[in-house]
Amino acid sequence: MLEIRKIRENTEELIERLNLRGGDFSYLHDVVKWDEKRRSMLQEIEKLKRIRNEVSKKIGVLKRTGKPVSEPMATVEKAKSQIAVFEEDIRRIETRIQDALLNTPNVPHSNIPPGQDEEDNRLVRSVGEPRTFDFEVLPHWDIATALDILDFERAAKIASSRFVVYKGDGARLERALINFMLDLHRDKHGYKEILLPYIVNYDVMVGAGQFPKFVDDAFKLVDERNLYLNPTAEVPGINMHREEILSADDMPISYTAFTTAFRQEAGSAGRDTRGILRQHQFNKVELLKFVTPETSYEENDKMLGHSEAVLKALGLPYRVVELCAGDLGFAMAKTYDIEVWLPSYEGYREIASISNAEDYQARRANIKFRRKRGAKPEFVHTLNGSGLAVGRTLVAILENFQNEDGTVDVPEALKPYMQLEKIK
RNA sequence: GGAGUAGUACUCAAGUUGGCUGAAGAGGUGCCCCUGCUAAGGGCAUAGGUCGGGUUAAACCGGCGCGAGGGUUCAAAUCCCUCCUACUCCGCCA
Repeated sequence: MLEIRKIRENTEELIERLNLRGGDFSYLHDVVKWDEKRRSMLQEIEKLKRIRNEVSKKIGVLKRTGKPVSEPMATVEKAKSQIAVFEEDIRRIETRIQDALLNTPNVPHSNIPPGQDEEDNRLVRSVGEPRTFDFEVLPHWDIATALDILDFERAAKIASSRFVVYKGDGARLERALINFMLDLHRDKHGYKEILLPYIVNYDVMVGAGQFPKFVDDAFKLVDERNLYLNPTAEVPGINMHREEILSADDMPISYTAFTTAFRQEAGSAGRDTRGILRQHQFNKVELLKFVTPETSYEENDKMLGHSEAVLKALGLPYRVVELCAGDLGFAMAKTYDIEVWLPSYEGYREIASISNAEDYQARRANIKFRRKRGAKPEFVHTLNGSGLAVGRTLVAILENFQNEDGTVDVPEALKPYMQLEKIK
């Protein structure tokens, strides 16, 4: 959430930068006007409440001494009825301001590339050479079906389309990847491993920036408690510390979490219908950090390195792009995507996303920190990154390490976890 | 699912015939004294958070605030309602 005070002070500049996302954010002018109105009404209300409090106190004293109280009681009565009128008005205007702010995305960082969609993303670097094949490469769903390690038909029977059953070495490869990634981030990169609930409540979705705007993307439970299936570990993860004031001594706080993510993929009908690139349910190892504002971009770059380390260890060719303003997620000020080379696709596909939300999520979830004892609390910056999307990593392994005879080599780093040289 | 108890500040905890308690007390924490050092002892300090006003910045003023949200009342931590959480017992269960 954006800070109303900042909007008030830099209205034009903020609108200009937000407009880079595509869209018209000039309604923030109205929000500023509503806020002015709100503050002047608030002052009236507070004046009246002060009268009410003071006179009420006096009534107590008068009563104890047996003096008449009908006159001061009339004063309070009058103040109260005025308060009620003002409060009705202020509630209405506060709702309007709140709605506008909750539906306004984060301001893109000043040096990110302009542009509308992924075409305008900026290439940061490419790492690793795509392998050349002297046979015809197969897409991962053909490889996996032939090896009988992924089963789409039975998954559809059990649930619906966009689900998959992993079998045999396929299931083992998924599990190996999860363990490998968690171990790497814990042992080499200093993250604390956490295992989170798969179900989250409405407020948590608001805190992470999913709601209210993207309710349709989530799976809602039929339950009077207003619960949803976790769409990504970022949501429960960032909310680990909601309504908390952290100590600067404990920061940065770094978590790595394996979760299963659930998404409606409502706007993606017809896209990536074959294979497991886009599923309603998928596994992901996530990286999360709570950092002080002045270190957040440095920490964000480190996190990018931690994600890249997974691909490097597995020997998968990839590239890093910096998202342009138009391609940026709702809550994020800056995002790097890591795209892995997929031979069947003859191109790079997203496998990880590493973002800095600055204080946007911290405001929504009310996560603060104190620099030292007695210091005024400030909002933290929150970072999140994939480390990596597990299903898509499995896809990349199947496709990049496929052999002409239909077998798939197990990457060196996974051999201890798979205890297997080759999937055949 | 049934029955019950509780939720006050960093922690523990007083406060329920509504007003003089924004909140006793203890611990903790910080600073100082004492002691050769440590321990023990003594002194002082320490009510946060948030919203609004105010200030160059503070100071300062006010609203809210005793799990959350409503209500009763001139006035609520104290009375009423709903919800959340924790704990205990029973039932069920991986």
